[in-house]
Amino acid sequence: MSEPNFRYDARLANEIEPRWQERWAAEQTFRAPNPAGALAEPDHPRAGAPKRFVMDMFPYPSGAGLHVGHPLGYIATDVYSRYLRMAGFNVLHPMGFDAFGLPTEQYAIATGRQPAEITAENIDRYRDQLRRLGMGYDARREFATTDPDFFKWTQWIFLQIFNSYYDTEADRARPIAELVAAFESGERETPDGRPWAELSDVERRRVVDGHRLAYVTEAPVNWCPGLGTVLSNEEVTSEGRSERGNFPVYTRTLKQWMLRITAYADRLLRDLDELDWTDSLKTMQRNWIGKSTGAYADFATYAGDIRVFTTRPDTLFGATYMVLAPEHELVDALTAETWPAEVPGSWTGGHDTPAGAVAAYRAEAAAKTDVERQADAKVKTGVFTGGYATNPVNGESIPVFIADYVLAGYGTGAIMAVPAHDERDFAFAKAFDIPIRQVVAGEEEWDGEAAYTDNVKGRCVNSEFLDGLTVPEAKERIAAWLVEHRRGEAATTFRLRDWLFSRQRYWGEPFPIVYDETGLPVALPEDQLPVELPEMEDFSPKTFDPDDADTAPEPPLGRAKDWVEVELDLGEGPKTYRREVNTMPNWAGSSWYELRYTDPKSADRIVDAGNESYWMGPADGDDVGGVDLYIGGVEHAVLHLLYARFWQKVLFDLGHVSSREPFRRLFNQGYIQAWAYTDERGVYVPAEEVTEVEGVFYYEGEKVDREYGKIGKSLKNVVTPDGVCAEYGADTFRVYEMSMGPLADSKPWETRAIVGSQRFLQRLWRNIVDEETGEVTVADVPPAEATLKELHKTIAGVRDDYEHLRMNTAVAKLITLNNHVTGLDEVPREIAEALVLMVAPVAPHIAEELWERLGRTGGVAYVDFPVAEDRYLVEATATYPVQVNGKVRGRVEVAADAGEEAVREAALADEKVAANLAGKDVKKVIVVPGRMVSIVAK
RNA sequence: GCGCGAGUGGCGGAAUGGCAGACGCGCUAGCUUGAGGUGCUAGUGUCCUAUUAACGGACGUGGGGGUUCAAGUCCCCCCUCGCGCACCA
Repeated sequence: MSEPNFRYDARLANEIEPRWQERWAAEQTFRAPNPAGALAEPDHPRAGAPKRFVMDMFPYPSGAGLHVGHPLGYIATDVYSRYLRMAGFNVLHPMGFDAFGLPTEQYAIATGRQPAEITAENIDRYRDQLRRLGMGYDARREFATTDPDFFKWTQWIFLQIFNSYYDTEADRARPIAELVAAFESGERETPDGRPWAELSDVERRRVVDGHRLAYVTEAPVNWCPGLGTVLSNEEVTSEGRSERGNFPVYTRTLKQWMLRITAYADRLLRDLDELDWTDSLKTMQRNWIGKSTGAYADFATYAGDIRVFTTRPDTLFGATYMVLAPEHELVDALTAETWPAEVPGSWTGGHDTPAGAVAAYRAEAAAKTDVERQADAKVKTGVFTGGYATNPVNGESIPVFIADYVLAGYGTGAIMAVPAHDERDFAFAKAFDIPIRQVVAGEEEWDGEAAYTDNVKGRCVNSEFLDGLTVPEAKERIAAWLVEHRRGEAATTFRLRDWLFSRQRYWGEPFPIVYDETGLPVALPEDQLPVELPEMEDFSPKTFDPDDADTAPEPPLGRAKDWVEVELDLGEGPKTYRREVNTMPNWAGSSWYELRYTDPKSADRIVDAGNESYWMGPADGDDVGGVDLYIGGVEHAVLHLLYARFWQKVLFDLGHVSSREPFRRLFNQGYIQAWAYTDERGVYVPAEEVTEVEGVFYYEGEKVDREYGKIGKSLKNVVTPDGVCAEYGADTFRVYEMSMGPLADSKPWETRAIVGSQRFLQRLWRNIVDEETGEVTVADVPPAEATLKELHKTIAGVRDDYEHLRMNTAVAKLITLNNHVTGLDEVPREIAEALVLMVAPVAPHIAEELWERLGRTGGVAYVDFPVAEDRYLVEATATYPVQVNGKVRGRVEVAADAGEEAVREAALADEKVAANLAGKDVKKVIVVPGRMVSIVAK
């Protein structure tokens, strides 16, 4: 026997859904009107309405397409956006593609095709998949970071950064022309004190270039021979390997573009407080920025001053030795010719001369991988250089060591060691028999078993003029002393480094920079943007043996001779210039794309000011502004979000945007993971074909083991949204993903559970449409009081849930109401319509279809979301559970407006309660109005 | 090691300090059906009592303690898992 013709099943869903998707596209249903420009539309139903800007972290369109884990956040923002639109807001809900990048380039190399071609294909695939899921995007605002119209502005922003410097007085970026003017007028002194006019052209340019927020420098960088490119610190794992590809990474000094993000370190830290982000995310950013306050202090040696950074300048009198990083520049000069008399054996490493010991230790340290270093972290190693330094506060001569527990890249690469009050120094001093001198005392006597690191309760001792001061007082006092004696100053350091901005790749944004005969960079004028990539047959970067550190990057663009050499008139008449052959890193486009959504068609400005401030501007004086809701994965907690915040602040300083922050509110969705199965060899088998019999899993008759992990090809557990849509429909998929649990949680995909969501929609359909005839069966009758109460309770709850992104409980409430309706003899139209509207954000296709079948025209997208009426939310009577000594022993029903006394009487009079109280003394009766009664009896 | 988050039925999960387990999956029984599936109805934390059934009772939110008339929720200690950072001076 066949199914009823009009039953809501996969066949019907797949007939309905594309039809509505076509209509939404044709009518541009989800276009959001701008206040100004090409996308302005004063007659739009939401023109001038309060706005909400809701967006996802846009995807990188890979060749593999989407799996069911990807759209979780997309569906959530779509549901939220659709709800807000029905609730009266003008909602900007866009989507785009982050399309430059390594995987496409590598795939292109492997297949001998052009990256642009592959990118276009992948984007088409992604767009189709998203459309099939019923996403309500404003398609007019879609772009890819690879579009010349888009990267023109990425390059433009680079020029803004290049043409700016950081004014530390004003604490903001300013145009570089203002710096030049300051030099010209003499308001600002040149580095060597000569008048500006006496500097040569090249000298002036070097001075100015040294202040730019984008600058070229010889810097130690992370060189990855296996990838053929350099990487930013953020792209290197703590094991010292590349995040992508897991190749070894080496430190090499190379000429590279850097962006001066460190100038913004304090503001990036400070403004975190104003953001509606999770604490864990803020903590990750704070850790990354890594602010420490303390002081620099200079220790004199015969090789020159050694400057150290310390967060505990109050312990300066307790310094009993110093340590330099093995790579520190003064090590060679400081290393003595011979060991001093009576040097302990442990200090020499068994070598005859300090030079021998230092060389051996350096070789040993260099040979260690970072993993080994970490493993050895507890055992302190090092050797004595034979040199001594003078403690500035007391003139004491202390030995100088090199040890790998001091890192070259942090602070000054040198420390004063205070073993009494620093755990690491303590361990080192114990290992090398170095004196330990207490200079801070707590209330109890120090046992000397471990470093005393309390920096709040302690007071200084054995510290001459600091004695008796608290730690904070001493820090202040010593900083003043150091300044007075020209031996240092208070200082703040950051772990954050400048952003390494160049990559030796093909598939990225070219720099809008050329070099003239001096070898110095020259910015291209804006009217020459965009600088497009040359077409190249062979664009593969030169990669090397991953383990060969003695190699250097060779950017593929360097081979495009015709492109590199270019004749231009940049104001000095036609001249030949060489183009910059590096490209920008992946992160460039995603560092500002949210701005472009607000005004994607703007041709002569990055965005129109009115459009930008309407969608992203601060709500009031203190507000940092930004996107109202941004959803994406935690994996971007540091990189992308820090870079985007940095660019936003530069553009803010230069007056191009009105908000200080790009993302006012940010939410990390969890991951959808899935079961994977391995056979007895440990090889993954296709998860789809595994069957379960009484808790045991089989593949082709053989027992297999189950494990839990990320969805992906390697675990052979990919489920695609296309497949789920074909089998159940997009609405069912959306409902299922939203009802799996809280958005922030990670959860397992369970294909067999989808049917529950299907049944819900099917029952909804059946409540309105006859499955056999397709007739609408709702009745034009007033709903019963009980049904109205159920309805309005649901409305209130669902609204609240949608607003707080609790789609899972919203769906549960809708199911409950629907199940209530299922039990009615006839379904009142009023109830049916409200139900359809409330379901619309999460299951938009079926809602549109039912809405139309109910005789309504114009679609549901802009229909007012139902509003709960208070009169249905109050009950005439209230049922109070009655507890006796903490256990519910009965319940009483009283009038809702009954006074506490009446409730109390009723509770005590209840048969079961009375039975329980028999033989007991009632000590206390607590009536919680509207909640319950609690009786204490003995 | 430090920091953050989380532990609730067979499973995913729900619960402004106020009736733990909403909703869904699965499972059980029945109806529908040629069979299977779909669909529909009812039941489903554990244990005890009881047995014709009901009613009733005890226990129960990782473990232990505490605050409270009342704790999954608040406080302290411990265990486990996940994530982040990891010699940052």
